[in-house]
Amino acid sequence: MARASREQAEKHREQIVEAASRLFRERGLDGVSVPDLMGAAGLTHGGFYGHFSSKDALAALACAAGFDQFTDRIDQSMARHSDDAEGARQEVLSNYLSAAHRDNPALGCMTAALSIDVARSGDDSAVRKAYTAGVRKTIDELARLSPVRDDDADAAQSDALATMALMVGTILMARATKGDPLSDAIIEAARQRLQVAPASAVPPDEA
Amino acid sequence: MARASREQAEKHREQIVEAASRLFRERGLDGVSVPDLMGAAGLTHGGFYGHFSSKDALAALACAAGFDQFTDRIDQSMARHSDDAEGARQEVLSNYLSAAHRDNPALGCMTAALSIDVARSGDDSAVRKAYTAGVRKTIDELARLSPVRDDDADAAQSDALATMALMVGTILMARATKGDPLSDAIIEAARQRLQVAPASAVPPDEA
DNA sequence: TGTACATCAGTGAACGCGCGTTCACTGATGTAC
DNA sequence: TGTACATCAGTGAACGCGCGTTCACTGATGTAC
Repeated sequence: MARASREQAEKHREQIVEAASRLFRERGLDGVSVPDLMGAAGLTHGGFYGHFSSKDALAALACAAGFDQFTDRIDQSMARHSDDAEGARQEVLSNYLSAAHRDNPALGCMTAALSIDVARSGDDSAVRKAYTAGVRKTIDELARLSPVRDDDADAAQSDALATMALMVGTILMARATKGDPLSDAIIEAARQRLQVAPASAVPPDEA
Repeated sequence: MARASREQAEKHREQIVEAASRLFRERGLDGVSVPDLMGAAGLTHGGFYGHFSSKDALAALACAAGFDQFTDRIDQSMARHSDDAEGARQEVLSNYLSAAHRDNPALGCMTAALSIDVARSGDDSAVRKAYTAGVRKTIDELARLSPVRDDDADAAQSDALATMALMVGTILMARATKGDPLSDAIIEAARQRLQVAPASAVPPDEA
């Protein structure tokens, strides 16, 4: 394959970003090489810099894509429960605080997947900017699900921040202790704390 | 320096574990090289395998040491407030949920520093075992600070698990968004949620 | 206590390896006529 | 529509680099007499 059509090249670019979004969540920013990323679209590594200016630039695109995927899913839950804020909240939290989400980082929460990698990256790296924007967007979505009264936006935001920190910490600790009884216990404790029905009493969406 | 005395060699070993505990928290398991670790004790890299069987073996020792440091600090707080469980709880949480802790990972919580690295490490890596043991130990300490009634050990354990997940998630998100107003907001929201006095109204210990 | 020698903590060069990035090249795609 | 040629998406070898680990060696420490 010496030259692909423009349409085909654009498709390749999308495939790379898509795969990067999954692979980075699964293995971290340093756990995926440029050959890995290109290979996921059936290409060889040399063409990478025709699509992206650097690995960090792709990481930022992949990070943004992952956050979009996640907030889209929240939107879908909200649409499905248009007159029932508590039902939407239950669905979102129940999907998040689950063994399925723990066991599938590739399609899961970007914040849980990359927070440490981003914390260790440079102060003005592209991926850091994308991450911060994504967290802000996610917080705004969660605030709309917040059970605190709608007339107090600050309280809803504060509630969403603390709730998200608990969600993220739960998944991270559950992943790191996977295989030990502690792992399930952490998820169950978080569900209790957030008043989500135990186990999978709510019909599960994917992850 | 061709050969050090046994006493000196033991001191070197301790220095390496000590430094590893700090460096791994600061930069992650893959962010510190064997030359870095030996250099921290004033040595060259070649002698590493005279002290440890592998980098993973050292990571496990360093991880355990970091957890011990952390639970010791909780013990000290409890001793200082021997008749005042709520005072001890306030001190521990206030130190944890702080800008100082966010900005000093090297001396901070091992769980927050290594959870993603451990989640990505092999199922039976030495560092994973040390991590899980450390989390269990930390949970037990936190359960003793729990405000839930003492006659219900399960409730105290569940409370400690959810509280720790919130603490860990808060520090991770605050670190990843450092430099953005969100970072301080996350810490403040977690303090509110856990009913810890805002800012540093409680006299701060180090980190 | 003094001497001879074995031990072994630490050195530094070397190993094979994979990384991110560059670049000369290929040949189908896209375009000008 | 057909031909000639410029463009450029993708290839694969090569770059310099740092990694974890190994190993022959050095020479002070520790020990046996």
